[in-house]
Amino acid sequence: MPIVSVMAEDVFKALADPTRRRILDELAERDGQTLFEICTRLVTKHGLGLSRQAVSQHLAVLESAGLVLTRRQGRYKFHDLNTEPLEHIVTRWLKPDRPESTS
Amino acid sequence: MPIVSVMAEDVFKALADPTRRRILDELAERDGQTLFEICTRLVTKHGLGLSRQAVSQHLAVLESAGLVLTRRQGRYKFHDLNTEPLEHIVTRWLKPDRPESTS
DNA sequence: ACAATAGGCAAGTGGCGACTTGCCTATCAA
DNA sequence: TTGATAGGCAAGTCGCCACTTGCCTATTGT
Repeated sequence: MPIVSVMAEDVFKALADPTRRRILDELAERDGQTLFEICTRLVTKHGLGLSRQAVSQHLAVLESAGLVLTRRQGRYKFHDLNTEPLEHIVTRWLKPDRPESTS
Repeated sequence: MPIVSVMAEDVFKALADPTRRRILDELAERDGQTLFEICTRLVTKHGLGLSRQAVSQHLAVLESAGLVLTRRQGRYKFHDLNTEPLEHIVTRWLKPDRPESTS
């Protein structure tokens, strides 16, 4: 398990929003994008009309859920997808043993 | 795929609520429970204070998401867990091929 | 230094979702 | 038939969440 134990609550809430899932799709397709890159790609490719701050807040939610890792470099902040939290949340109901109810 | 194609949107939204995840835990532990059984178990075992209608509405959300299947028998309505929708939603980011963005 | 770029912070707004309340229908036992 | 049990329907309340708006800091190029 990771050092900062991310609650399953945060992961599920992060995945609840369709825009955040789009962002994960974008990062799955191309890792290491900046905020502005993600922003323009969401608008052009997916036709979503949202501001830069909206995407920034979505990224903050994804980061606190452990689904996105960030690395600063100068004035740029690159975002990487981290699928590790995804592998634990669903197996909770798929395998019949240990109903330990994490959240 | 199921006949009534359940949107991934519904599955994610259904999983966003902690009470609904508790209900899935309950059904994973014992299938075929009625509304009142689930209600009393949530109150006694998990200490949740919620009304019968609240649980009923949660079950409706889970059912429309395809995560819970129901069968009527007289005045009873039994609820069964269906993990089938869970197996598709996460693999969307786990495997790198086909970023077809279902929702 | 100055402007442009990349990003952050914080208050405010609107809408949706969780929950309650009240009443209604249906099935079963006496 | 009467009462009890199991569940459904609909309106209303309240809080949270997504999004905007405005302003601020930091880094880079000229």
